Amino acid sequence: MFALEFKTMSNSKLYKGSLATIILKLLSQQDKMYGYEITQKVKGLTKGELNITEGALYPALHKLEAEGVLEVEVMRVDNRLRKYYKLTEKGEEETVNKLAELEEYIKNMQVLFNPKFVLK
Amino acid sequence: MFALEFKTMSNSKLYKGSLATIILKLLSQQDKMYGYEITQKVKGLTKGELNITEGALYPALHKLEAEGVLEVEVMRVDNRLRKYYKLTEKGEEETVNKLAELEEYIKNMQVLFNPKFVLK
DNA sequence: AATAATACATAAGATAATTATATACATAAA
DNA sequence: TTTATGTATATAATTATCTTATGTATTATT
Repeated sequence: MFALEFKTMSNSKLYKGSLATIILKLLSQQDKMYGYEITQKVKGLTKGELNITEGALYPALHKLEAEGVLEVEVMRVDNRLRKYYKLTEKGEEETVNKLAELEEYIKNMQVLFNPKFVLK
Repeated sequence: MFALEFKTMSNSKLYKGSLATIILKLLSQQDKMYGYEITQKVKGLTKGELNITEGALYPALHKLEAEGVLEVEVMRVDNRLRKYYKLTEKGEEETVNKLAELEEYIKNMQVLFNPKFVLK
């Protein structure tokens, strides 16, 4: 009767810089992945709370590739195109940096938000 | 002899959306603060690791004021201008939202980065 | 007298998201 | 069989938020 739309709310916003870090981390534990696979993986792990949009993902992948952080291997599966991305050597170093940065950020947020917390 | 420059590295970048959250949180535990005071507080707590730039801070404060989240009280101290900001009622609600958002974000990052971690 | 610290402000530029739109093939449902 | 959904990539337009640079003005320090 009434066509109600139940949009899955939530969809917490990405914080700046997070996306590249997420991509690198996933690729550091999975050898190679393609774009769509990454969106599904993130969606699955966060129970739908975090949805990577294509408008963010593909430009990010292209940029990381241009920087020499990722390398791409194009494949045709079921007559459909797939671009598998994997970390280069430089990408592995970059992953370490990005993870350290994120950790530092979270630590800083903790001291700011938890008065008892002390930076170490 | 040689004039070496020791720039304090670090200065971890702000993640998008963090600044408003930081401002609100600080004001929720301090009643009222002025801009410069906020920058010094953040710098102090994070031991210089996080530096809020004025170019980010003042526009953010003005925006929060325009949204009715903060209210301002101008004072003159030592013949110098000071603008004290404090949370409005709406601002207190907004603080709760922002903090929940941040917590959700961190939780999502944990499931993504720590395979053992489970969303709850 | 010059520099640093305090205190505000804004403009220009960079970056990285969102939203919207597009193509194309495969599969499931009406 | 046509339509909608899922798989898979891409880009343009817009918005948001940051950095960097610059500016004003007073007070404190060297």
